[in-house]
Amino acid sequence: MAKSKSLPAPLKHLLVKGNEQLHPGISVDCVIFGFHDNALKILLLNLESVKKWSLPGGFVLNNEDINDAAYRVLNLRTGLDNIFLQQFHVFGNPNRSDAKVHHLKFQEYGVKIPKNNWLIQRFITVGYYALIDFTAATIKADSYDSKFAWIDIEKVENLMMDHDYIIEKALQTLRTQLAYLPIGKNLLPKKFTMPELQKLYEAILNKKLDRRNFQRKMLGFEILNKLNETRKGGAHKAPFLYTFNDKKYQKALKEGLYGSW
Amino acid sequence: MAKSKSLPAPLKHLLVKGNEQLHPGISVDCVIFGFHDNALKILLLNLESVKKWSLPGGFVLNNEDINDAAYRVLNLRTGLDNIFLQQFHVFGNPNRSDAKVHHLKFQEYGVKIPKNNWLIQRFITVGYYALIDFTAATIKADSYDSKFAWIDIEKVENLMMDHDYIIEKALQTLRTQLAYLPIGKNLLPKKFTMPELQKLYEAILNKKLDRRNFQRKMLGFEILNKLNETRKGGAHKAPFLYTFNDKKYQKALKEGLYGSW
DNA sequence: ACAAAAGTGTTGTCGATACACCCATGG
DNA sequence: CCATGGGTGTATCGACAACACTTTTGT
Repeated sequence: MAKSKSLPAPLKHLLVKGNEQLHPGISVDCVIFGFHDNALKILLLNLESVKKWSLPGGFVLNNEDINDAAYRVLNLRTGLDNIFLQQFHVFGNPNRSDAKVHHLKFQEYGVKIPKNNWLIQRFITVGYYALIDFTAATIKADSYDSKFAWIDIEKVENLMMDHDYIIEKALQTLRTQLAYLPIGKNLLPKKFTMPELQKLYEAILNKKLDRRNFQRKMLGFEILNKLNETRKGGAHKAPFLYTFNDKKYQKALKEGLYGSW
Repeated sequence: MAKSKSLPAPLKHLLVKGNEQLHPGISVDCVIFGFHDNALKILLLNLESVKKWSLPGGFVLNNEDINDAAYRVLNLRTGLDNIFLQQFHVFGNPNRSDAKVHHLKFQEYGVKIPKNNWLIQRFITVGYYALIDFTAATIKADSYDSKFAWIDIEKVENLMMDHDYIIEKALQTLRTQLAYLPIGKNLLPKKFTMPELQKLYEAILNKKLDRRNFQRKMLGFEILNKLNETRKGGAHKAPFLYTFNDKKYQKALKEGLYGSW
């Protein structure tokens, strides 16, 4: 096989220094949700060498909190800060890792990964999910993957390794949390209308909701500020704009939207 | 320092073979809840060398699913099978590990752990919680710890490393899940009375509940079989006995007790 | 007979649902 | 001026909390 290109530094580094600088056998994967065209989407990267889509993920630095590692991945990919990011499950099936992914990648450069190399061991991964503003993010791919895309939640399929399953679990968690956590702050622009917020909920739940009851319920949570502006543009009454009340939103994130028992 | 005792085989094995046979840098810790004397208790082990209580935990075998590892720990300690066991959080603070724990333990045998040994690296741990029948369990300690105890949830404090925090998180999760998952099957004997079940809920929530409303709500879930027997013994009307309806209980575990949105 | 605690019933409140009606906007 | 969709109001239902009354058991 001909060496078409020379191995990029980050890849080489991963291979020879990963062992020293990264926590062994553990990774993080981020399910990054965005909202656009009234549809819930997920940020995916394309590994050309494997011809499959995958979740943005990464490794944990030796002296780094695992939550910070996930945050670093999120920030690296989207450029965004101050984002709701939550751990939701650990994926620890011994067969979930697929060394072929790495072998194929390095083969592109004519490099063979040494047997027993750190990278091709079994990895246990921790799943995180984030909700971000589609429009605010500037997505970056890197040396491992070259393309990215926002893929409609309905159309996600045939991902790398167990990433389909990871997304399924993330969605489940998101839907459950929707019932008791405030959602929307990072998914929507600063100002938004009630119908826009409702569309978001409908996309997440994959279900139509009653317009009037939705509004009442939402207002009942008391996490919104109603503005004295409206969004004109449609052939209909202009809806009011809202922002989230940051203080109350944060409080609700901590304490939940109801008191329960 | 005098060598008082010789190093037990399992400890030696851990030191010299752990590297090969266990997944690096990751562990599991189990918060095992039991119910006795109307109080919720947690199974703790005592590390004499450190003079602190700690959660039962363990490592992940090379070819073992991480959930199975947790299950193995649970089974090893309690002898129980078929127990509800759930992952609830990953603890990945880089400073959570405390090599001193291991150093002190091996010092008992006059053994010094080699620098860079597998065991004294940083560990990320996955927290699991389980609910078991206090009376059915036969607790075993092992070569690392010598004593165990069921400690009342109110009195748990000053544990090893971040184990206080792990328990706090476990309790939080348990309380939340109580609202939408059936609980009790493993914590109570096969047959139980409604007041007994209520006491369990009260212990978990740390809160008095109304006897009559509790019964109605519980029966409404339709996961109980009412038996034609009563439990005599008190100077009062004998309460009926119930068992859980296994089929419906399992179904509720999967689907939750309500439909939500 | 009496205390203690279980079983059963009733009522009021509140939130969720399902609608009816009115209002602004653009074409 | 009318279609479209947003804003507001209201009736009904069911879940839940609070509390009254009856029943059974041991002493």
